[in-house]
Amino acid sequence: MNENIALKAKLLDIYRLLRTRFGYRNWWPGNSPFEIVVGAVLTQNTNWANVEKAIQNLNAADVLEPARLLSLPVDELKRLVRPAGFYNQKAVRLRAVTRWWLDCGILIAPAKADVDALCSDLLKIDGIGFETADCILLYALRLPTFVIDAYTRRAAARIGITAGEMRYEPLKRLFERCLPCDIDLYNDFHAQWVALGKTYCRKKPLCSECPLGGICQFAKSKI
DNA sequence: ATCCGGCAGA
DNA sequence: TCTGCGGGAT
Repeated sequence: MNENIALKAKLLDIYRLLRTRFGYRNWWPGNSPFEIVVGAVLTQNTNWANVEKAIQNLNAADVLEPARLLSLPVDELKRLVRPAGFYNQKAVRLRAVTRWWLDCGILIAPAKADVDALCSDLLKIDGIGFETADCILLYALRLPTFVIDAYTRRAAARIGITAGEMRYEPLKRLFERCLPCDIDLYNDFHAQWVALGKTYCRKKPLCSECPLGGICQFAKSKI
């Protein structure tokens, strides 16, 4: 209980420090909710620059819309998303999640949807795991769920928030318990973790420049 | 060479 | 837990 309060304060402190360093991240890039869904699949273990090339291809082919994407032969879809890598699986995954998107009728009343129920539906789709599901829920549907990724787990462990790298769901629930349920905070905090992981808290960390140097166990242990 | 805003199957 | 998937940028 006491520890929980300290953790709450520490998390908000971390967010403040990251936000000061990186600025508001304005996530998720994309011109429509459906484009965000597509990007969430395409970016699986893939550099965002390559995802943008694939999305450009889809735009140029005028299939960045659910019905038109589904009307495209799967081999043609594979060709378009090729720059994003894993294109054989991703083309299939895009079709599956697009079918879900059309079936769900979610666009009408996303605010009323039950987040955990929707998440369960998404997880049934082959190729949609925890992170992709949460990205779709948070960034495309603007529903309150905290997205975890490899950067977040690594940084949280190094900072000393967690003892070692936690699994996806426990870490997600920890953040959701310790932070105010605020969609905009969830949105930007995840983006800040990514910025931290790409810039400082890499595999080979750059602790000397890190904005969290003052509160990070790992940084302190190196002095 | 290495790494990427994961996931599924074994 | 380990491995295949994969093009593209550094």
